[in-house]
Amino acid sequence: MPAPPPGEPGQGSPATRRRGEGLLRAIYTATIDQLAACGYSGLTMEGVAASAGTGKASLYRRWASKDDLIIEAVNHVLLGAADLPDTGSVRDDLLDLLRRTTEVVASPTGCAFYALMRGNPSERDFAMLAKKRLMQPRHALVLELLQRGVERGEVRPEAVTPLIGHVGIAMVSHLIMLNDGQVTPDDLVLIVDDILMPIVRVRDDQPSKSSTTRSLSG
Amino acid sequence: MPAPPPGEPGQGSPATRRRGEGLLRAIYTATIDQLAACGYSGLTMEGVAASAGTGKASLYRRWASKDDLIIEAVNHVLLGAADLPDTGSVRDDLLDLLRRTTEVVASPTGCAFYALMRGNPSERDFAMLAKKRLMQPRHALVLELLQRGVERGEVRPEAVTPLIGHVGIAMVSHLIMLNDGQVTPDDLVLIVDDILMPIVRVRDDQPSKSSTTRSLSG
DNA sequence: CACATTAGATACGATTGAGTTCACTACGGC
DNA sequence: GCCGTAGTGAACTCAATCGTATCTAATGTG
Repeated sequence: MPAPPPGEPGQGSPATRRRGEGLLRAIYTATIDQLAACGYSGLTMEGVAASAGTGKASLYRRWASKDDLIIEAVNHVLLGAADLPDTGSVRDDLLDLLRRTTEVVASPTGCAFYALMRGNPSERDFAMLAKKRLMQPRHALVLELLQRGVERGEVRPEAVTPLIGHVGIAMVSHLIMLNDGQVTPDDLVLIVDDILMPIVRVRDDQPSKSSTTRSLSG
Repeated sequence: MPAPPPGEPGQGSPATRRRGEGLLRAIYTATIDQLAACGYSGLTMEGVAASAGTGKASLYRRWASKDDLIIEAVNHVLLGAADLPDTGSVRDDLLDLLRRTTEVVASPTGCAFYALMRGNPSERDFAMLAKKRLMQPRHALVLELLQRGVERGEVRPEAVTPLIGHVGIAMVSHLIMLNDGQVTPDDLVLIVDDILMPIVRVRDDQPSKSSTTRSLSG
């Protein structure tokens, strides 16, 4: 139950109802929590209303359906900032970015977004929205970070690919799934040092063409 | 609706009901399909019965609850074979294994298992069971394959880690999620050649200690 | 063929949730 | 303080589902 906002100064009577923005925020949060807890199929208007500490009538006054509510909640819920780190080294940038990405992915909001992205084809619109808000900005940051590494001579130009841009977050979400929502700081260091850096960094044996990669493993 | 089995020879009257094993198989399949379609929360006994073309009474005759049914279905549903490929090169072994893993992960059964693994803490027992049947055998195969590559001099010994063993399947499941269930053969080749091989293969600049990895990226 | 068992269809009472309505009252602005 | 609006709680009808029970008939075995 959210704490009621303080009453007017000098009036001594605290307000007992939320109104407007405060209630909206509680409803969005409740929607995300329900999505994280039981996915799209399991989310009910009753559950959202109960979790938000309000009544169904307040939901239906604003949204005609569960779908409308979800779309708006996904659009408006707060996500962590998506900024490009600048530590001076690609390794440390990747680590910093991966930490921040992990915080978001491991949060209830992250869980809710993943639930939408993994839904079945009838839930495609939600999936696209979740990808647009959660995945695309962070993916773009990784590629930008790698490109900057290329310009610094730290990263192979051939490593700046959409696929390689997904490795970090793929590993994090996989570990979260396998380890009951837990990823340790050590895990992140290992992902960067043992997986990402071997892939992206300029090598001493670096030829300029990726076709040589195949003949080496031939 | 499953095709009815042929009638007795010479009798001309096809059977209209399944019995025993045939019905069990249909129920397991229906359970997995429902899990894949609407997750644990959304799965109903009515839905499973309808999908299996049977009645609820046949379900309740065998299982006291939805949970009991799910546990048994997860235990008994067929998964693709988990065999160690032997193509003569680590690269081709990884590709072969990744193809087979992808077939399973992208199937309705794979979807159902992932739905269970990503459920909330109250569904932990299901998650553990799904990990045990789907993830562990395939993870073990990757490590075994990498270890064999070490013995052949193709793979760095430091690359045979639990974390690196997860990279392939993490990437595949991530792409499936992002691309509406689709992963192309080209994607798999890129995962092997651009991600897995750079991580695992013996390098021309190969020192024997992994601590040098960090100072190179420092 | 006779018989025991199982499958399938249906109905039932209870519960949950969707969507709606209503009465009361809290709240903010004037 | 007055008034219009929004929030709250409860009740309502309808649909879906749960778990149970019953009946008919399909099926396999001796």
